[in-house]
Parts: sequence; C-alpha cells; structure tokens
Amino acid sequence: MVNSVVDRDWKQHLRSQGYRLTPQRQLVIEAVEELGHATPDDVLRHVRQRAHGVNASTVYRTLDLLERTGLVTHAHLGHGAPTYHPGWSPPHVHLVCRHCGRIDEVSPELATDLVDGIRRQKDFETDVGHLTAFGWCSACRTVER
Amino acid sequence: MVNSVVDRDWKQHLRSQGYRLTPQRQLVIEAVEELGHATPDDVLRHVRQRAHGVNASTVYRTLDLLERTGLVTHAHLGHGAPTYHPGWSPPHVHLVCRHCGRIDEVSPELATDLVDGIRRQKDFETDVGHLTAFGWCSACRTVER
DNA sequence: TTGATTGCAAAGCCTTTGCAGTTCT
DNA sequence: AGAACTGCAAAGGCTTTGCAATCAA
Repeated sequence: MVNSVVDRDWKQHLRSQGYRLTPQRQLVIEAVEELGHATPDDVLRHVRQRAHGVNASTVYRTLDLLERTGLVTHAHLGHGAPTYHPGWSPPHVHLVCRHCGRIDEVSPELATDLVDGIRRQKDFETDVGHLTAFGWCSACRTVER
Repeated sequence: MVNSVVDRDWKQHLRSQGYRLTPQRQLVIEAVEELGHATPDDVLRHVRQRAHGVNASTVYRTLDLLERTGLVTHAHLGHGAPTYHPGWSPPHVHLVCRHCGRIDEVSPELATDLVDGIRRQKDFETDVGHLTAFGWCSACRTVER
C-alpha cells in the first residue's frame, strides 16, 4: 500500500522545502496513507487515536501544507468536506454513490476520450485525478428504485 | 434561453404537487433561469435587486423545494457553494478552471465511453449531468505556467 | 537561539432550524 | 379557516485566523 520510495523520502522532501518535521505532521501523513479517502475530520479522529491533544487547526494547516508540497491531494466528492489521498497514489476517477455514499475508483484511462474531446472542443486541460462521477452503485440500484 | 413549455407549466407543476405559488418562488426560479450557474448567494443577490426583504433561508428552502420537484438541479463545482441550473436545461458536463474559476460546459456525449466503461467495470450508473472536470482553461494556461 | 509550528479561542462562511406571524387557496 | 410559507434570529457544521507559547533544527 505504501510506496517505499516516497515513504523513505517524504521527511527529506519536507525538509528540502524548508519545512520542519513534527510529530503532528508525521501522524497526519500516516493517517492519509492508511485511510485512503479521508476528510480532515477523519484524519483528526485517526490521529487522536494515537496521540492526544492534536488540534483540528493543525490538521487543516498540515493537509494544506502537504498538498502544497505534493505529498497529498484532495478531491471534492459532494456537498461535504473534501477528501485527501496520498499524492503518489496513481490518479484515478472517483465514483460517488448518491445513495450509500460509498466511494470507488476506476482507471483514468477510461476517460481518455472525454479528456481528448474536452481539449479539442474547449482547449481545456482536464486534471484526470479530480474527475468525479456521481451516480448509483449496483448494490443501491438493486435495493431501491 | 427559456424553455417555453416549462415556462408555461411550472406554476401548474408546483400546484399539482401541492405547493404554493409565491412571489419569492417566482423570483428564485427567474434568477436560476437568468443566471445560469448560480450559487444560493448569487440567487439571493439577484432576487434582492428586484424585491426587498427576501430572506436567505427562503432562498435555500426554495432551491431545495424546486430541486425536489425537478425544476432545478444542482452540481458541486469545487470547494464552495453548489451551483443551480434550470432542471430542464439539457444535461452537460461541467468544466471548472482551477485558476480563474470560470465554468464551461460540454456535451455529455463526449463522456459516453467513460460512462460505459464505468458501467462495465463497476456496474455503476453515472449521472452524466453531474460529471465535473477540474482543470485549466486555455486563457489561464497561456498566461501562467 | 530563532524562526517555524502548534494549541487555543474566536471568528467566518455557508446552511439549517424553530417559531411566530403572514399569506395563498 | 387552515395549511403552506416567510422572516427572523439562533444554532450548526466546517474551516480559517490571530496570537502567545512551544519546539525542531
């Protein structure tokens, strides 16, 4: 699950950009790695299971910083809070079920035609890793409607 | 810009579902029609240019009701507030520029392969009208980076 | 040592809710 | 008349900010 190269290097990665390595930052990075698609609140709760007294604003500031340095990315998956993933996880298209809220992923290759078409028609460069499809998963479709 | 059939019928549409026709609702519908991609706040400001004393909570409640009855739809286009469009406007894929925030649209036909692929791989039914692509528009790409 | 970082508390958006008064039908 | 609807004010999520204390390097 963990990319070993990045795992070895992220401390250095932060330092090389002039940032410090704090226990809080370490915990936040670990949380993002382990949780997969985590909201700031998910991260906060996860971090607090391992260390006491970590503050919400620290989590927000840290996620922000990690994103600026490329260690994490976020996507907007609906009304609520954004979700964060490790920055080195391969880009993927998100699938969000309208009914159960479950999040799934597919390869961005499926979106090749769409991305090309958008570029041709609008000269717009799509960030495939932030493409989000809302809809209904198979489980929810068989239960209701 | 306005679909005449719906325009003629939306009053009846509301009444038939047991809802009332109020000046506020009329103003909100008009605002959504005229604004295109409007946040609740956009709608509120537009409405207040025409009538005084309209309250924010009324706008929220009205947008909610209009959405439940199918007269408007909303999409999540980033961190901020959702944006509302007329429910009868043809579904479209949204393009959101990361830099200038401008919103554009393309035909959902471009997403046919993606939608099919998602259905095949995950048995997931995509709501094409809520497909959002984040990226960079041509204007912003030529200016910076 | 010293500038980056944190915790805390307060404030800021955006949105929802309860309620009493108003209005549509 | 009676139910639907509105305005108002308060509260609720999520996030940001200012500041003094703390800590990594």
